[in-house]
Amino acid sequence: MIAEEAAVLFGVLSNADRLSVIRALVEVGPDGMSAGDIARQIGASPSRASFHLNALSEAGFLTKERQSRSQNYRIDFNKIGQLITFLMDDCCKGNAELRNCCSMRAG
Amino acid sequence: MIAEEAAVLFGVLSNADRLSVIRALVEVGPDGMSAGDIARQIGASPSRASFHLNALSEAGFLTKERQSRSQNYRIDFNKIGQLITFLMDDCCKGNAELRNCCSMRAG
DNA sequence: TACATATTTCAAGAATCATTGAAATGAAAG
DNA sequence: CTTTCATTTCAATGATTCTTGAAATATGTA
Repeated sequence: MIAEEAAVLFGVLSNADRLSVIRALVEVGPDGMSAGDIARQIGASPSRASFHLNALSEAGFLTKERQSRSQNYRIDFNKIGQLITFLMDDCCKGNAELRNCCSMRAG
Repeated sequence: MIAEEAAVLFGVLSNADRLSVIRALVEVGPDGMSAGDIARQIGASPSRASFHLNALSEAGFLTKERQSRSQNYRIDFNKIGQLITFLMDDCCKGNAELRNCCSMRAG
């Protein structure tokens, strides 16, 4: 991943509402959650939630699928993994101190 | 780390100039680099570089120390480590797919 | 078709962030 | 103490992002 792309992804994560969305979708697991339920859970209006859900799924952190009247959003761990890899390998060249912080603890 | 704090740190990383600074300081190693050399290396004016260096060191990604007429900046891996931990553990609850992406490869 | 539910889109305004170049500050040398 | 070098600060401007509420779209039901 190039730095410019990583910068955009970090920008998407630089918002507490959006981190709350990610957290909520991680907790609910693979079934995912509707836009409305997400909005209620993070305490945001429908349009505000939609704005942030759009940013997250455009960036590839979420997938969405229509289910009847609702949109069902699910977490996709891939982009987060790519970002962590960027930080560790590209940005910090595999620095040992950094590898220790996230390796196999409680595995 | 709480989500609001992580959001601020992601905001600091959401800029290509600042990622270039981090990269340059990782490459130069523990000796660090002066503000002027950093500015030249990333292709930014002194005031622009100073603006970004300030954001990075305020956030804790860098340390600085005056050396004669120059300011010497060094990378501090700690905050990046905390951020990765936030992503892995707090945000994503230690998801296995995510742990694999950054554990012990090429260690 | 009419109506209700779920979500997105849009425009306006507020807030935040980045860039520029000039001026100010700090530190060393003549 | 003046000059030079290195960096930061500042004000102005431009650009981007966020929020709000209303309107529009999409889907399902009577």
